[in-house]
Parts: sequence; C-alpha cells; structure tokens
Amino acid sequence: MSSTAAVKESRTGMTTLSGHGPVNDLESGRQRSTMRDVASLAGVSVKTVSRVINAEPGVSEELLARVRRAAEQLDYRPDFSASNLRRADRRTSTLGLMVEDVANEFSSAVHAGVEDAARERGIAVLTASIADDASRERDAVRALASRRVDGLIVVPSGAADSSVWSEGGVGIPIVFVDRAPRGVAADCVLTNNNDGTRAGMAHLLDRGHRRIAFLGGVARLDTAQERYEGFADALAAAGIPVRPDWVVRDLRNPDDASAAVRTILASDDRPTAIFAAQNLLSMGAFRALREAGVNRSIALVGFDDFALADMLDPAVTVVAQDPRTIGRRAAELLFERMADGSDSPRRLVVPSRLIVRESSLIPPPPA
Amino acid sequence: MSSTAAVKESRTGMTTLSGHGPVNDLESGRQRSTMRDVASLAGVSVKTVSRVINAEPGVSEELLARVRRAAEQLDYRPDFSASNLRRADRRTSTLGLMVEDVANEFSSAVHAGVEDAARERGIAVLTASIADDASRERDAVRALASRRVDGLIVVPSGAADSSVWSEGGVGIPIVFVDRAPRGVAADCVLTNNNDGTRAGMAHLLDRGHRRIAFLGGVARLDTAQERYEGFADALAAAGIPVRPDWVVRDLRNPDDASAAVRTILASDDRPTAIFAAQNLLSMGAFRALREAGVNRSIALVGFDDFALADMLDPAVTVVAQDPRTIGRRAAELLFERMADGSDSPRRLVVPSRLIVRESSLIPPPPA
DNA sequence: TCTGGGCATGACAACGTTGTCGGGAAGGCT
DNA sequence: AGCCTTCCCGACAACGTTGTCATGCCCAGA
Repeated sequence: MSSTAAVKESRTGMTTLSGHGPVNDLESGRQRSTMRDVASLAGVSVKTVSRVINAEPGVSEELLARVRRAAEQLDYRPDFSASNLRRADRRTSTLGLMVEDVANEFSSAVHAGVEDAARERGIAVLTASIADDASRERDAVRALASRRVDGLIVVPSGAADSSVWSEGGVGIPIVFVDRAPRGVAADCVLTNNNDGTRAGMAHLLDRGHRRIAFLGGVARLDTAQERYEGFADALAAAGIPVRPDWVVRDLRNPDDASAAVRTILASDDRPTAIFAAQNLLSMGAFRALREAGVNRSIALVGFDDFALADMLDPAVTVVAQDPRTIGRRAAELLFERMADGSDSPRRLVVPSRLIVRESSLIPPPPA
Repeated sequence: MSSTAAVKESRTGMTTLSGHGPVNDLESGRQRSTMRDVASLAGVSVKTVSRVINAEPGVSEELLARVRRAAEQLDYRPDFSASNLRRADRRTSTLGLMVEDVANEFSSAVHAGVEDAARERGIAVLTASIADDASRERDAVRALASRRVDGLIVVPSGAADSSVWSEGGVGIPIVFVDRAPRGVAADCVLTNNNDGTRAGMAHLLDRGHRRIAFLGGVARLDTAQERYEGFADALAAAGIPVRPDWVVRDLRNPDDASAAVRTILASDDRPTAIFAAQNLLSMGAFRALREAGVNRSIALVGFDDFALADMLDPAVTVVAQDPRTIGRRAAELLFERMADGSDSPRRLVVPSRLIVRESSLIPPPPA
C-alpha cells in the first residue's frame, strides 16, 4: 500500500436493514416528488397544494389535512428554484458571502455571525473564498449572481481593483465588511481602526515605550491604511517621529511578519515594542520573537484577537474586534437594504476594545 | 393595474427598439437581463443564445460573435434556477455542507477543503452550522433539500439520533465526514482514530509514562468511542489497568476539559500525563495545566492539531489530522457518487500523524 | 323565487431556460 | 439534374411552481 494510501474497506458485517420499513437501497434512486404527485395523491389540484404549502388562507380544513398527509407521505420538499422562478418577488432566500478564506479565524467568525442572522430568517448562506485573487473574486461574483442570491456580503480582497464593484454595481444589494473598496459608495460594517490602533499605541506609550515598530497589512486596503494612520497619529501626538526602518507594510501572512521581525531584530538598534496590525501578523511576530528568545523582553500589541492569545507566554495584548457581531450586523444591514432599497449607503462601526494581557506590560529596558 | 401589473410584451419579433437596450432602473438597481433580451439585441432566437452560453457546437462564427457581444453588453448572467429546472440532469451545481460550527477550527478547515474541490468544478457550497442541536440538523437538511443541492457533506452532530439519515435517506447523495451516524451505511471519510490514539499513547508510554489520564468527547460518536478504545487498547497492551478516575468522557468544550483537569489535579494521586482526545479539549486541558502551574511538569498529548499549538509553552504534541484534505476527499467522493450512484458505500481513511513537540517530552517524575 | 356576494377550488399561463424536432440552405454524390 | 447528407437555426413544449382569473357552490337578503 502506498504512502498516503486512502484505505478502502468494504462494510462487511452489517446486516443492513433489509426487510423492515419502506427502505429502498440506501439513498437509492428515490425520486423527489412534486406538487403534482402530492396533488394527485390527495385528489386535489396543484394550486391547492401550493396554497397549503405556502400557508395561504382559503383552504378548507378537510383538504388541508388531506394535502398535508399526502405531502408527509411522499416526503414532499418544495423546489425553491421553481418557486423562485415564478414568484413575484424573485427571492431565493439565499445570500452570498465572499471572504478571503473560510478557514481564516476572522473570516469564519464573520461567517458564523452572518449565519446566525440568516438562519433566523430562513435564509441560507453560500460561501466563496477568494484568497488574494482578483480573478477568483470575479468568478465568485459570477457564480453567486448566477445562483440569484438575494444579496452579497463581501470582505473585499486586496488584490482586485474595485472595478468589480464600481461599474454600476452587480445588480444585487451588497454590504461590505471590514473595508470598502475605494471609490464605491455602499453599505459597510467596519471596525474603528484608527481609534483602536491609537488605543493600543496609547497603552504602549503609557508604559514608557518610545521605540515602537509597526507591522502592517496590504497597504491598498483602507483597513490597513487606517491602522497605519492610527499608529502614526499616536506617535505624532506623543511627539515621536516615525522610524521608517521600523515600519514594514504590505505583509500578507505570518511568515512575512516573522521575516520582518527578524530583519528588525537583526539591526543593532532595536525597538522596545511592536505593534502588529492584524491577526496573522501578530502570530508571525510572536513566532519570530519567541524564536529569537526575546518574547519576554520586547513588548507586543496586536490588532485583532486570536485563539490562545491568552495562553501564549507572554499572553498577547490585543485590540479585539468582534467579528461575529460584525457578521451579524452586516447580515442585518443587508436584510434592511433588501427590504428597502432606496436608502443612501450606511456605515456601521462596531467598536473594538483593548484587552490588556501580558505582552504589553513588558517595560522598555532602562536607557 | 397599479401595483403588480405584469407588463406584457408582444413577441412579434419586430425591431421594437423603443427604449433601446436594458431598462436602466433608477440608481444602480439594474434590471437583470434574460436570454430573451440578449436574443432580441443580437437578432437571433433564444435557443441560439442558449447554445452560445452553454458552448454547444453548431453555431456559426458570426452569430456566435453577435451573441457574445450582446451578452457582454447587457451583462447577462444565466439563471441557474431556470436552467436547472429545465435541464435533464437537474443539477444545481451546488452542494450542501453541514458542520457543527463554521467558526470551529476543524470545521472551517474541512470547509476550505470542500471548497477547493468544488471550485475546480464550478460548484458552489451552501453551509449550515448545526451546533449540537438535533432540530437544527433537521432544519438544515430541509433547507438544503429545498434548494436542491446536488449532494450533502455532513459532519453529524452528536445530538441528533441517526433517524434523520437512516429513514431511507434524504434522496440526495451524502458523504459523512469524521464520523458516520450509527447504523447508516453510507460513504464516509474518516481519520484512523484508534491507530492515531495508539500512536500518541505509545509515544507517552515509550517516554516512561504509566499514569495517563484521558479526556474524551461525546461518547455517543464513533469518533470519540474509537479514540477511547485506542487509549484503552494501548494501556492494555502495556499491561496497565485503566484508572476510571482518570478517564473523563462526554466533554463538550474547552471549559469542560479545564474543569475535568482541575478535578483530576485536585486529587493527591495525580497522573503524569494527559491524553486529550480532541482539539478543544487539548486547549482546555492546557489552560487548566497552565493555571495550576503544572504545564511544564505534566505531559500532554492531544488528538487534532490546532493553531499556535507549537507556540505554547511547552509546545503541544499532537496527533494531527489533516482536515483540509479530509474535506477535499469528501467532496471528491461525493462527486464520484453523484456520477455513479450504484456503488456500495465506501469508507476513506485519511491517515493521521504524530507531531512530537515539547509537551510530551516531559518525563514522569522519578518514583 | 331570484339575485348577489362571498368563499373554496381549479384551469391556465407564465417565470427563464433547455430538449426535441423540423425546415431550409449548402454541399456532395450519382 | 436529382437526391441525400450535413449543418444551422428557430418554433415549441416542458421543467415545478405561483399569479390570475373563472367557475361553481352556498347562503343571505329582497
């Protein structure tokens, strides 16, 4: 058997339940039944079945019971596609969610929040990961549009220019999350990046740090830009000039961040603290600090909380967003927009909050 | 007449360019155009447009170009619902994924793997989180079935009895992931839980541990059961009796695990090592060990890798699954099943591997 | 008794697309 | 020239459902 052999086993033992029940072989070719089937079994017209299924008034008790029984018996499931096709409002009760990567901690928390809000309304969620890839972003929009989602919740990738969105819209209500593409007026749900960053920086400055490095994400995104500005503003307010060699931006993943930190540490003029402007960057920074053995001597503050941040040594201080709430709000905003398309675009800001743990309490070394 | 007046157009062909092109609604609320619109703009029949859109052969170069241009100009997007409705194979090019919680690290990695495989085939993914809740599981099946997904990938919840699945199936191909509900013969993709656990245990035993505690998940699930059996088998093979007071099962979350560890530590007869049978349980166990200050003196091995496991102090040794690959394989299995429904159920085992880090290298204290 | 109005029900068309089929043009073969 | 293919193309029906409207019934009121 080869290395990564996928082992096939036959299910021997199992005397499958042959004999009792209406069980055909497993999931065998059991045909899905239609309204016509239900109607003929119940001895009524299709329209009456439709009325019963949609809980429309004006069906006698007797027929109602007959139809319900027939539907039950046939395990009838209405066909949303057909229903949607004919229906006046053309609603599919499905929304699309585009994120960078569903496996990413932030994205999946947003997803969970969206799902929470959607489930309450019987709305299903189609997801698409677009990585950092403009063409995948385009494909995803196409795929979702073809499936006639009622609306879209999008965490725009840094890669795509905003043309996907700006050229007259895609004909579907959209809510942007975390950042809006430049030059597009649309609903969005954001964190207060500038304030949040300033709060984290103020905390470091309060503890006496004057030599602070900054690790930033893809600079094209407003999010990253605002966080950088928060950093710069905080330094300016404290009368400290920005040291360009301690500012590294356009970092895309933990490894980038680790590398950046290693470079900074290699200099003989080290900062006493690091501000990492995003989730994955904090993790990468921590890794580099730990590998260099300075995780307990150089302070660290990150934007975005992450699992086990409090279990690291030292526990990492963060400016926490609330991605699940962000997702929920985005979905709610989308539903309002769908109900009433005429409003002007709205921005919703979900506040962030500083969670002080240990990594920021490391004091700067005495000069 | 007033509200929902259906405007009838005569289909007399005619070059009725009264309004020219697609009706631009106010603001960006652009009207979606249909094949009819494209057809009339291109001056061909609907069927020809259909042929072009579906890349069917037998359309002259000239018409092909005309249609393409018209489609482009109108930003035409085919309607999957309608297409699916009419099409012979009734494929929606959509599959459903049911997991415990999309925000969970394992689930979202599976999701990513499923997406990878699906995207390659132009298939979209509908997700549903079912928590630990039988009724949500039922609702999700209904919601997905109504949307006529081509197939279902399910990580069954521990809560639901298997009746959702067993009663003749839901009429859709299903692949179960991580565990199959009892008594249901169906395709599934699993990790080799028993072997994996035994490997982790063998490692601890090799390092001299004889006093090992076990933290297990919901015992009703095969997964949890197999891991427990792996634990018991390993002990038996080493001639060590199971200590019931060191075995805690039916743990559902990190807090449960923390509490269990605290209880175990409170005894004056402590184990020298802990085996945590799942992701979240490892984290909870680590937390409790750390809070008790014994994270560097009691060994820990976990089933399931997790982010930053290698950055903890000590870095946590794990039996790693590969959830992304599991997801991908599940999707591929589903596609095969859809193509060829006649096969008997298949089980695919994705191997796990032991990743030795630091937490398992802690030796037992000298007797 | 007749009329009118409300109510329950069904017949039919339509939603946007594709499967089927038939017709016309073009070309190849006797 | 006549016939048979082959190739393009379009008319039409159908997918499963709902909107619209007609029908038939029952009962109240004149």
